[in-house]
Amino acid sequence: MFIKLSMESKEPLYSQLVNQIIEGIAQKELHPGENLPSVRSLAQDLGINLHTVNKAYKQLEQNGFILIQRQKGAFIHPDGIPKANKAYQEKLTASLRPIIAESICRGMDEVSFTKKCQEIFSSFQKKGESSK
Amino acid sequence: MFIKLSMESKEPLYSQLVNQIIEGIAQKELHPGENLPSVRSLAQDLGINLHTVNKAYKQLEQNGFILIQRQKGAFIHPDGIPKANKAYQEKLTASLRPIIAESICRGMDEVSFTKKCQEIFSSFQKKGESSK
DNA sequence: ATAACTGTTATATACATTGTATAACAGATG
DNA sequence: CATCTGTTATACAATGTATATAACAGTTAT
Repeated sequence: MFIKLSMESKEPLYSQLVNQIIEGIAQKELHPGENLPSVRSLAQDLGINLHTVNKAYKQLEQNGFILIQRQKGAFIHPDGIPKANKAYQEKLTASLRPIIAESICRGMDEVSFTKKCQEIFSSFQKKGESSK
Repeated sequence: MFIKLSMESKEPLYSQLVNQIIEGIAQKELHPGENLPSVRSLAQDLGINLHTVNKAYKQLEQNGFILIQRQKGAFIHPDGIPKANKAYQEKLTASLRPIIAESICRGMDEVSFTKKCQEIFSSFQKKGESSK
């Protein structure tokens, strides 16, 4: 598995897990329908409690990233991740606002900020994903 | 004062305070050298505890946004906010990565993401701040 | 001087979040 | 039948958030 947790980070373990799985999907290392490790095995691999993994899975399920079936385990959502809707757009704006505010305070302009975003976007396209 | 706190939000009160003051600086409603309310008066205005305000002020001071003088109170940093340095760039990348990852999962591309950022940037330029 | 105002420090308390530890349950699969 | 799923239920400890009081130490205004 490609997941690495930091015990020193201020970010909660379950949240690190959520983000790394989302990043895995964005990287296309995880594909729709693909099976995820069971809560117990992933917990053991990472050396953490199964409830912590379960909490992360629950949150991923709630947001449509994965599908959990009672006795089969968890899968990346076979139908793909729900597309950006209005509610998500608002959540996105709310999370970007304070970040952009601080950037402005520190003298960054739209250009350099946009450039940084593009760098990060690029880092998620490892494979040859040429636009058609 | 322009600060409005939400008691229902999951974001901690001190964090809401920090972000709104940063946004106030970005909006240029708060200018370098300008005096902020005392911890006690702001706490009373907002109906919260003075320690909560103090915690926000401390965090703002730590990040160079304000200056606290022992018996005079708090001011927006007279020398301006410290410009984006390498450490900040890394912090910025770390905070943008999970946001952008989710955007990609939800089918947003660089163009629409950039557009959203520009919208937010624009919302911080209320006054006639034409670039020279 | 005195009173009123600063931030600061110190306790104490209450509550929620995070994370762990165990245990048991219920359904599916081998 | 044993084993593997997720699920649920407790209990516990540590930490973070927020409040409530109180006192201290300097500054400023009266």
